[in-house]
Amino acid sequence: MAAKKITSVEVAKLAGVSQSAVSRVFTPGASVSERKKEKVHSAAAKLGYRPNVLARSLITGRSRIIGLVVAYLDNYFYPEAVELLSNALQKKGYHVLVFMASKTAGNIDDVFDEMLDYQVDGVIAASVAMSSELAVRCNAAGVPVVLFNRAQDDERLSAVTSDNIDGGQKVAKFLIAGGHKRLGYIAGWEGASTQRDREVGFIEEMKKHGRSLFARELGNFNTGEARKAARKMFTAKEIPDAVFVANDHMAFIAMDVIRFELGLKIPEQVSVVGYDDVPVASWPAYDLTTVRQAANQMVTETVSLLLECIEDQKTNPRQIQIKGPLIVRGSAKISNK
Amino acid sequence: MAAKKITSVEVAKLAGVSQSAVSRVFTPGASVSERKKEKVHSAAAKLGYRPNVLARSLITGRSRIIGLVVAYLDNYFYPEAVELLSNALQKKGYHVLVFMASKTAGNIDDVFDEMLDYQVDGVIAASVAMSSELAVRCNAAGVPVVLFNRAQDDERLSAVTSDNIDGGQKVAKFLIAGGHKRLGYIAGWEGASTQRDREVGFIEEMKKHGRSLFARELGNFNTGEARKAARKMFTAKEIPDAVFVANDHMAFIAMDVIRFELGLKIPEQVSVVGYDDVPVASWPAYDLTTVRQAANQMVTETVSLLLECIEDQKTNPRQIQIKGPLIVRGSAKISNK
DNA sequence: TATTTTTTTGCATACGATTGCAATATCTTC
DNA sequence: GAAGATATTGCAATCGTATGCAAAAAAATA
Repeated sequence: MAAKKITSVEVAKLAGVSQSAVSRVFTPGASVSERKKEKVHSAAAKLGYRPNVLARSLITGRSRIIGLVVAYLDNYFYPEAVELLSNALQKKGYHVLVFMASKTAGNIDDVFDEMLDYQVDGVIAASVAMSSELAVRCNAAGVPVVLFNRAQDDERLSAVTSDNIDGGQKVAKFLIAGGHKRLGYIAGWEGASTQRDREVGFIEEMKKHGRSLFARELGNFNTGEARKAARKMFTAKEIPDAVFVANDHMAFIAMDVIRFELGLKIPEQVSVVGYDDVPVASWPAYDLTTVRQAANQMVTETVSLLLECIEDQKTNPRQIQIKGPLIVRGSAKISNK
Repeated sequence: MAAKKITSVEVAKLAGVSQSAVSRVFTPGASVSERKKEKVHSAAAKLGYRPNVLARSLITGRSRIIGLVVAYLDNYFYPEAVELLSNALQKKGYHVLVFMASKTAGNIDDVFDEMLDYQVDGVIAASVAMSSELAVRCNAAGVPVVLFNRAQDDERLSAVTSDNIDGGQKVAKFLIAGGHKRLGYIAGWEGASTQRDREVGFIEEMKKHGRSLFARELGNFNTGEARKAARKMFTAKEIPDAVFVANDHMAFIAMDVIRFELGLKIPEQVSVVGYDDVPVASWPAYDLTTVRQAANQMVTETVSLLLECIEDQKTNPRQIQIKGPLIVRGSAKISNK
């Protein structure tokens, strides 16, 4: 039942070579003759031998494990990102060890310590709340980090985000061109750079057109608070005729409030624009106009940046921003008349 | 920059004790005097020492790593499950290493081999396609496996699912009680036990009431095929007045086709019932009547079963089924008149 | 063929922990 | 205070692999 573990020593014995020879056969770039290589390979195949990654990591100092810190998966941008990240790393011979950073599961220190316990080669932080502090500590410990979808002002931290300022600007431009007069904004968690930049871009672009924000509420990237924010904004005496919501998840909630609780028509009475372009945004029930975050491109950049840092420890940190298009759908009207 | 790694030897030196003493302090249940324990702890704290999990695993034979095999995350039941699983295991001192089993990323053998390379202590398979074959191979290798949301007829494999037959029956009972006359079914991938059992329960219960299936299409748990299936079913000469869709994800797609492509009213002309109760199901835009899978309960059972198997290798495999309630919402009418 | 250069090979050690065993220290008990 | 029982401690081996080094083999050169 409990299959015996095959080690390189046994393979060596069967192949009639030394243990080091076996090791070399499985180490790319080591010096072994063709003949030995074949003998070892066939012996290994016969016994079903594969090198023990953990034992190897002990001596090489690399575990080929990447710590992925995630906070909450109810934003549907993350599942997709996790899938793509894991796949991309898998192709490079790395694997993803998941660390949940929920409020319940302890604080940053615990997560950080646990990651180091596993000797992770690098860290990808997609967690809203703790990315900055975590990144600082990882840096201090010499473990490369890339922030995913989360930036810091600190130039020493690598980060991959969409170009959130640009995205915010596109939304403002689009809504103004559509003839909207009273623009509202439902904000995400204010500690997040994504939130801040989206809002900055949105407001700056409005200013260029001599406009200012008509209403603003705080949704905190959170289902319950977003619902309250939408209710407050759209039960006021005068309501916006367009609202930009800081991510799709909250935009869906806002749409539900606007249409089903308050009986307003989208887009006739209110236009709604989101950010992320998660799959649900394209479903007809929402048909949400939104700024696309190119998850696959973000993932590609994240992985290549991280691996570069791992393989060459003196790689300089970089901040990468990826522009995404505004995807125009039915939740916002295009022309006023 | 690259912080030096602290080992137990250095702690021992600082504390003025032997290296084994340090090890014992960090090994629960080992024999150490109070005085030494304190000395070691303070030395360890001063140096920031933590035991290397990988080195430990080499000698103990346990890595405290659980392999999680997932196929596709576009069914929103999985992100939630992954989050809960990871959290629950984290609490028990284990961590989750993710293995994507997408079509692109190679076949079962690759995934299986890679998992063994990392010396995983156990495996949770939530992948539709490969769970059975994978489970057989893990069993042969002596690595405990629990299938999550996926059962096999093979009694030797542990599995945790919702009680899908019961769920199917509940749906039939509910739709019949609601006065529906022409019941349709959109099936999931037929290799999946979840699909099979939901259909079996649904049809058996209908038979008890002297009814039979009015229409059936195959959606394969897949966005594109589900859309086609819905179109076909609801553009026929005579259409069902109620449809049970094998999971929520496909149910949403069916609803979109029914309402927005074909202009039919839900629930007045067609009632729709799904399975899973993912968060989106409760959103007013869908307001989907569905059978709840108690993800947290399923996760609890999965984790405790798996850990039991790991800690006591001669634990017998079990199949656990968890009943879930039918959550009645607005997508299905309750009474015919 | 003899010599030099290059490639292959095995030996032995190291990585950072755990653990059986024997030695030592501490505690009981008389 | 001595003898026996018990609790601590350190030594040394071990887990499975990688790798520097020197010896051996093969290839290249003269």
